[in-house]
Amino acid sequence: MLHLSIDDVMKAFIGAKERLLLMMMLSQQDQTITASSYAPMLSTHDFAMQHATTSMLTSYMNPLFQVQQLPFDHVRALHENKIIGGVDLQEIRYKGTLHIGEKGVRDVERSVRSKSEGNVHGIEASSSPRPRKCRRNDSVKKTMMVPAPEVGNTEIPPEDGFTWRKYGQKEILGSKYPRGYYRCTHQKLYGCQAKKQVQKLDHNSNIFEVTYRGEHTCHMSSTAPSSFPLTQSIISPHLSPLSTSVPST
DNA sequence: TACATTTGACCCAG
DNA sequence: CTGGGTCAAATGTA
Repeated sequence: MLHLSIDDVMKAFIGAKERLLLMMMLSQQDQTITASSYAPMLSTHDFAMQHATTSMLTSYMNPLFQVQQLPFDHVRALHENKIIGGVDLQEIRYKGTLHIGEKGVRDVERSVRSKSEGNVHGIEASSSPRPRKCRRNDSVKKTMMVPAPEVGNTEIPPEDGFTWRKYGQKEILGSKYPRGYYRCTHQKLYGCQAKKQVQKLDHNSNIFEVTYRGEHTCHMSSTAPSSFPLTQSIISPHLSPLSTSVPST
């Protein structure tokens, strides 16, 4: 049995190797066209490649890990058409422009609140408003698709090598799942301004849309996390995390 | 006690 | 005016 299993494993890896080679060739063709291929972290395009490759490799271990298998033809389709999980990634990229004109629940809450503001139980409320903060965000923004962990808690996004502290969660109009807001745990200590937003895709709850903002300035600290993000070190070990990024849209 | 998460309120850019 | 980003008190956890 062991002998047969080893044979199966060998066949699986040989097959995977051949497919990887083919995909690398396809990828090289594409790189001449797509500048985003050089982004250090997973762009939507790279994600399709990465996810497809991972799925293909891990699919041979289905009995162990129950990983969803993607047929090779579909993998090609993913690569050429940027479709994943039946969802057009290019459409996802611009989904923020949808759902205009819907009225949120907050309006009602606000109108109720504004009527009672300044007078709480007959006593005048404090007249010292919060200091106004400039919220204009010129920091670079980078969005990527991250598959949810195949095992364990799929409600939380996979580890990226940094420690994050959640500071908010919000229902987003037209989105099925709430968006979580995280900032670097070391913000207080080292003034690290890195932030990220995590939200499940409407059409595929197994994929998180993760948006990174700002850069980690806590690398140099002796107590700050020293390891690079796992995904980063696998995908492009020569580049530092978030060292390059696309301008915010 | 210290740190993380939750969640309603606050604030602001578009 | 509105939706989304952030704040901060309350609460949870180790």
